[in-house]
Amino acid sequence: MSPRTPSQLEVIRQQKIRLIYDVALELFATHGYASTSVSMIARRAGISKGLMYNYFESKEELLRRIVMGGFQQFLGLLKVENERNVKKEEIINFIDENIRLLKRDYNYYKMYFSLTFQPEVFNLLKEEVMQYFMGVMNILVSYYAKRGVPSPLVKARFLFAVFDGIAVHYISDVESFPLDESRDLLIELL
Amino acid sequence: MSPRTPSQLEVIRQQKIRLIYDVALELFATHGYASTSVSMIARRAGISKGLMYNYFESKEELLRRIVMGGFQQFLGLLKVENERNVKKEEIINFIDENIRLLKRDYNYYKMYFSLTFQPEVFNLLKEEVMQYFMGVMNILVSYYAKRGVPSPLVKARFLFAVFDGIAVHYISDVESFPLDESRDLLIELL
Amino acid sequence: MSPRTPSQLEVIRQQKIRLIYDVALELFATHGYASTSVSMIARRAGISKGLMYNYFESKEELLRRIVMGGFQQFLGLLKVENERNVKKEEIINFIDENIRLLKRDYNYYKMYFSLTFQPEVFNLLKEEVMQYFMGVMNILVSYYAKRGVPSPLVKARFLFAVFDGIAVHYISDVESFPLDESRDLLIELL
Amino acid sequence: MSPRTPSQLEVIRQQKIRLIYDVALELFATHGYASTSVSMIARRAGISKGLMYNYFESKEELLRRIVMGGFQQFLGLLKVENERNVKKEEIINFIDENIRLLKRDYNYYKMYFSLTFQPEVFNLLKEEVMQYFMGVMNILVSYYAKRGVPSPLVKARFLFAVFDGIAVHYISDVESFPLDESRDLLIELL
DNA sequence: AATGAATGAGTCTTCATTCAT
DNA sequence: AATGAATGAAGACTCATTCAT
Repeated sequence: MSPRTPSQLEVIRQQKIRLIYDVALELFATHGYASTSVSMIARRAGISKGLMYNYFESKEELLRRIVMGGFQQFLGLLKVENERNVKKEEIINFIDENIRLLKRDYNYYKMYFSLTFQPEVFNLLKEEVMQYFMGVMNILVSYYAKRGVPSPLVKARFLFAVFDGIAVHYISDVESFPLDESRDLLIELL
Repeated sequence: MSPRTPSQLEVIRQQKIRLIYDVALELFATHGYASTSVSMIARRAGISKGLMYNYFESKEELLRRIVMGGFQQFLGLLKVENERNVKKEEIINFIDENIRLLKRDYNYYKMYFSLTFQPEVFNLLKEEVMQYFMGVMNILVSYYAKRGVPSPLVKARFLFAVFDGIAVHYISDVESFPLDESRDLLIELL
Repeated sequence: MSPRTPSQLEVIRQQKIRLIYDVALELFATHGYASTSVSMIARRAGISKGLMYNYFESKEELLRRIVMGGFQQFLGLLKVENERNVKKEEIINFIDENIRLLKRDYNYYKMYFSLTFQPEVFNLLKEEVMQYFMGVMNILVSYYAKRGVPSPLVKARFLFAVFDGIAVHYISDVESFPLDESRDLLIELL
Repeated sequence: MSPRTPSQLEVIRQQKIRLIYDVALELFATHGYASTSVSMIARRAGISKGLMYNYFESKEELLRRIVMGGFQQFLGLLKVENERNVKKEEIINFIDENIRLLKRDYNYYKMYFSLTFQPEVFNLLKEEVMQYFMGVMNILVSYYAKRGVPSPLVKARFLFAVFDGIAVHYISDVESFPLDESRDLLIELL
């Protein structure tokens, strides 16, 4: 019998990668990175430990790929029409997109916040996080500066913190946290 | 040297317990619970691993005692004169006390938040967390209800989330997060 | 394309076997048998791991075949015209042939000596090694006995040891070991 | 009960270190470094795997300590009264001391030679080996130069190779290799 | 003839915990 | 009260080998 074609193999590989990726994301989110063993990931994915290493160089690389993969989405949200003149609708839209991702990629947020508090691991991601952080700050500061707010930087950091507070409370209690209402209250703060 | 009296021994015991407690808190905060080994704690405290087990049943119990110990302080902040008629000054005072603890017990907060994202560990504390959470909510809901706010529960949860957002951003960037200004903006939201 | 004829297939087979054989020899020599993985061999040979198992039953069999293959050459050097009357020229010729092989099949020697010090692996080859060893000894002992040397066996073993000493130092430092001069000094010892 | 005194502990530690050291040396010598697992060492030493790591940072450090420990002896043999005027007796004495060590520390030699052929591992020791090699060469070259030998360097390298050849054949066949007679033949070469 | 995804036993290493002293 | 040697289960990772295609 002839070997599988390259495209067949590629399909198999992508499926497996996706599978491992999803399982790992969920486990990292619920148990934390350090407390999630490669064995757990393999068991939950229904594969052998060895196979994970066919697709990911190490547990750490798996984490990095997951975090970076998710980050792309967030970086994508940062676009504004004119950096010098950020419109309120753009901010609102940015918030709403974030809320949408928060609902959809609930696990990703959970994992992301949990990493925030594990300095050793977090250092792996520092650069990207900084990039995103600066992107958000630029937009917000520009927005408040244009409107003559006395301390645009303070206001910007406050707003960012408020958003993350909402996110943290939401992912800690998805069932009953009033996310949409909180979003409205957040918009009022702009 | 004459043998020590029982009370002297008790003093020594308490000092050692405090020492272990402090060292462990700092390490849990900076490295995370899972990444802090008992050996590290013993080494940093200048004692043997065995001694730690004289005072604490296990690493997990050590964590539990640390978290619980810190919690007492927060529960102490919940007092209001009249539950039915919460005054604005009381809320402000409550916030300020929290800010004070946030500055002082920075490590505790850091550790606490990191646990928030590790359900297994967090479950150990669920009851106490719930108790505190309900206490805060009662006060805030009562406050807003009295003032005729349409959705006091929503407003209360929002406010709580905002506070935690500030806390999270502060402990992630103690150097430059504008904590006091954020406190003022928070007060304005009341 | 028309299907290949059986003999064409056989040529392909032989080429692949040779390829694997050569790559493996080099890797075994430079990294050691235990530290050379089948994956490395396959990658360097530009084939799949599976294919290697089409031609060689196992990594161990691959080693055995390599060692045995090389051995044939040495056994071929053992011929003398008359076992009872070994001439000096024949010994010199034998030494020179060995030197020639040492230069040419440098990797083989390197691998061979490294195996010498791993009894488990070496046991696989014991019989052949013994056969060669006895062949060399027979010739040398006969040579020295005929010349009335008091302890021909001792002299023979010494000479063999000297040759291997030269070989070992040569393969440990190909760049600067004075192989040809050492050969001359060795001849003087005869 | 009071804890063991520091000196009691030191005795325990030294015994265990010695035990692990000896077992590891023997196993490295007979199976090779790569093929000797930490489990094997622990099993043969009658201890747990974990304990090995109380005394040695890693398998590699264990190897390094063993090799370096043995090396001290060899470096100790290099002393000559006057580097400019090396006496024949000194060379003979040096050879005899080496022969003595070869007999006594048979395993060490075996391990040493096996490492010689595992480049990855050998690199760890390169510096020390070089130091020893240069020491030996200095003495031999000086010896031959003083005596007006045409190519003292060649003669020195040859002699060194001869000694190692004897060593290699001896450790490959302790039972019947004529070590003492070979020593005499070696002396004749001086 | 040829592929490489997949496995699982085995590797080195760490660490919470126990226990004799 | 105090020590640290000792354990063993578990962790991340590797690799010879198999097998469906």
